[in-house]
Amino acid sequence: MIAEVIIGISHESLDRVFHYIVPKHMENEIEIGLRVMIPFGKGNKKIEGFIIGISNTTDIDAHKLKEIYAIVDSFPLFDEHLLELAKWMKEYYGCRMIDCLRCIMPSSMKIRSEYFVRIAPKIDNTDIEDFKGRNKVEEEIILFLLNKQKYVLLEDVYDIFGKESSKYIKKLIKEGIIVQQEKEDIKELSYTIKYISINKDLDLDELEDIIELYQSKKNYHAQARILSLLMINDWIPVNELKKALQVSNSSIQSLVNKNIVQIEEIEIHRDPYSHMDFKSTESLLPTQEQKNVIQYITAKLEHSVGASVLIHGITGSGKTEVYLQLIDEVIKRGGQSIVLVPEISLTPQTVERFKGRFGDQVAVTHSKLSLRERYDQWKKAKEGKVSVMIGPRSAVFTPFSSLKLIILDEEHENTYKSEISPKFHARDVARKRCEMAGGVCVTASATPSLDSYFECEEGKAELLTLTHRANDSKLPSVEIIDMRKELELGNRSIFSTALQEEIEKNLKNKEQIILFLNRRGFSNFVSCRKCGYVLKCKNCSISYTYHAYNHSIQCHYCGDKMKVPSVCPQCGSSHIRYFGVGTERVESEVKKHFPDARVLRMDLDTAKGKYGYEKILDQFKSHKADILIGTQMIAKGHDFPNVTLVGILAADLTLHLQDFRSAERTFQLITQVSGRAGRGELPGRVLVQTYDPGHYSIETAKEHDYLSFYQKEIELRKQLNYPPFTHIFLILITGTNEKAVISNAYKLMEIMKYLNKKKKFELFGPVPAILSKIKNKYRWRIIVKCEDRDLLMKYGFYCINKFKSILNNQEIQIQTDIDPLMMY
DNA sequence: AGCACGCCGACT
DNA sequence: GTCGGCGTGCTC
Repeated sequence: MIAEVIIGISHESLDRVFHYIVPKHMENEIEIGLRVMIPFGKGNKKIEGFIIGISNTTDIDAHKLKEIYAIVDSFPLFDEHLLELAKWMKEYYGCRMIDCLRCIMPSSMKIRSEYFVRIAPKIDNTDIEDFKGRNKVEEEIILFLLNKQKYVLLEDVYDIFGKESSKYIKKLIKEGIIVQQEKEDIKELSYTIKYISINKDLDLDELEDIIELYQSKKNYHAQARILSLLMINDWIPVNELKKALQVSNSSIQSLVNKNIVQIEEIEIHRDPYSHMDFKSTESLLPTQEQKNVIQYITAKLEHSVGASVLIHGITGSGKTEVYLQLIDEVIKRGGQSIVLVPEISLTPQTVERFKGRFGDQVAVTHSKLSLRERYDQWKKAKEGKVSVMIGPRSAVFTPFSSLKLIILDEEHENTYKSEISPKFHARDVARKRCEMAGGVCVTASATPSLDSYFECEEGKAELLTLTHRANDSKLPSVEIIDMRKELELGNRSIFSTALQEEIEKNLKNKEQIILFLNRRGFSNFVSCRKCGYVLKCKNCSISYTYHAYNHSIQCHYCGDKMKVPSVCPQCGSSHIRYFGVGTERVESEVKKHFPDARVLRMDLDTAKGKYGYEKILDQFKSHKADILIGTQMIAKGHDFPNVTLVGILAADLTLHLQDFRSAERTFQLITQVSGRAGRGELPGRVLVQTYDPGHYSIETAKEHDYLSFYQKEIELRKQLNYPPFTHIFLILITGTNEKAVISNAYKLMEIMKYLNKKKKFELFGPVPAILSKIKNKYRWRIIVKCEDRDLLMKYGFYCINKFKSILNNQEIQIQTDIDPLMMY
């Protein structure tokens, strides 16, 4: 019997099937999705692999074949259906199979082999002289380990001497100066807790006698205390008992040996939300519009055809209620549903609504859960113990066996596209998965992405609309404020006169306010007044952002931090000033202008920690603050009924990025942020401050007119031949040597031009990426456009492979992104 | 990725 | 003449 195995190493040249002999004793156990340990390469190194097929024959020479060492887990990590999805992703995104497999299995599944090294015991300080005259790095490593005199984690050595030191370490191991030990750290998968309890055969009197006896004996006090505690509690986790009573293992063990207590291991599935109470909620009476949508999609569920539906529902139109009732229909039919949400809106409030309606039927994953917790949720889904999974994009791979519905909320969000390989878009994968499983894929947004809306026009998906707010509250009135005029009138503050007045009014009426600015920090660049020098991060091509709270400047890309220099590094003058505005600055301005207002700020800096932003949102929701200042984060589907005023401080920030989607993003942002106003009974007002009041994205957002925006924007995309009328293949060439990056980018372009004689493809570049340097790596990009996605991919990868075969340059790395959302 | 094989420079 | 540098090619 032969197993088809994918090797657990992500490398181009290993991106294919390897065949292994299944030993006789494994033949009954082997199946698709199992993880195995296999010998690989000349040294038969033990590595992990994944079974993706089983057969009886193979074309490979018999003498090359090796046997599988062992099966790692007691159950498969994926089934045939998800395997099919992974295969599709490999083709569709042009990435490696192993990366796709890692997507479809639980994220905790990775064997980490830990290596430890130490100086050979025979060597001591008297030998130091012998190592003089060696390679400098070797000498330093020897000295380092000589000082330690114990096993050190190899990773720690790399942290100090760099990964390049590995060749020296290997050499030293060969010479016997260093010895190495390997510890295979296979993650324990079944999570068990050891519980201790009193032997049921003993009756109470007997037990009391024993305790009394032990209390009187000199060395038995610990055992007596254990038994007293167990008298009150039926069973206690062993580690809690040890902590509570400060007793050692030996006292417990001796009680076990005497058969007075027993220890049982119980496998548990932890529920991260178990400590919370969820009020059960009844379904609301849907509006006529909601009813229509629900009925329409329910009819689709009946036919199980892999339909795709886009719901365009204005902010506050009660999309969540639609989801809840659809899920209810699916549960009634014995099916399962996945709800995808942008990570940021996975707050307890969201979870609450689902948990309240469906109780234990709901599982939730998100990045703040531990690997263990996420694994538990995965297992619950796998075993069919839940019917609904809520999570971010990775939840699209939830191993449900009778999946009927995937809902993608806020489908325009960029977080649905993965930034690492495979650079998949959860929308594409969700559609494909529904197509394969015969389920229905429902995407929804108040501001659908142009791509999705266009697909509806093309007939690839169906469009349903919700045009009324569920509680009949009105959409907020939006006013545009021309900041150029403010400047002419001598108002140099970050608040226009109108906004100041409105804030006053709201504070007086005890209604809440949201101020939105899409930039954190205090000011976004620091520069010298005298010579104009702008302080830039030395690793990235980004100007430093000034943070007032610790008087430092920070790079928002690599996180580099430093104190503000007192003199200009270029001309030595002391006229260093801060320009541009960030949320921190807004906060301090608000405090200056409205000293009595209670202010909260929510951005990456304040929303740190496990429940960082939830805390802030909770405080604001319970009206412990009057004004919430925030970035992107506050734009997502939160519901604050008492907010009646939203101020967008600089609507242009997203408008002038060098990206063809910047108008789309601006429209979405204004609409979404505006949607936070007037969700309760009181009407909402929105003030949009901008230096470009005539721009169509701002004007149409003012009128809440998605359709006009869409028509205008789609016309532009058509003229310029941008998506959705074409596909983009983006190539990013990176490396630490700037010259090598540039020259290789040009060489690649040469090849691409040469192979494009028929002019089927539009080629752009090479040019420096928008972020031309990140973490000391220079970045240049090439863009290829073509209407035919398949052809485009074939061409793109063919050119890259050709380039690599002619010029295999180790100094540069090539990354690709098909249908990118960001232009890099 | 990681390892062995193989071909050229500075040393005993 | 040899030790060891890293270029090249292969891994079921």
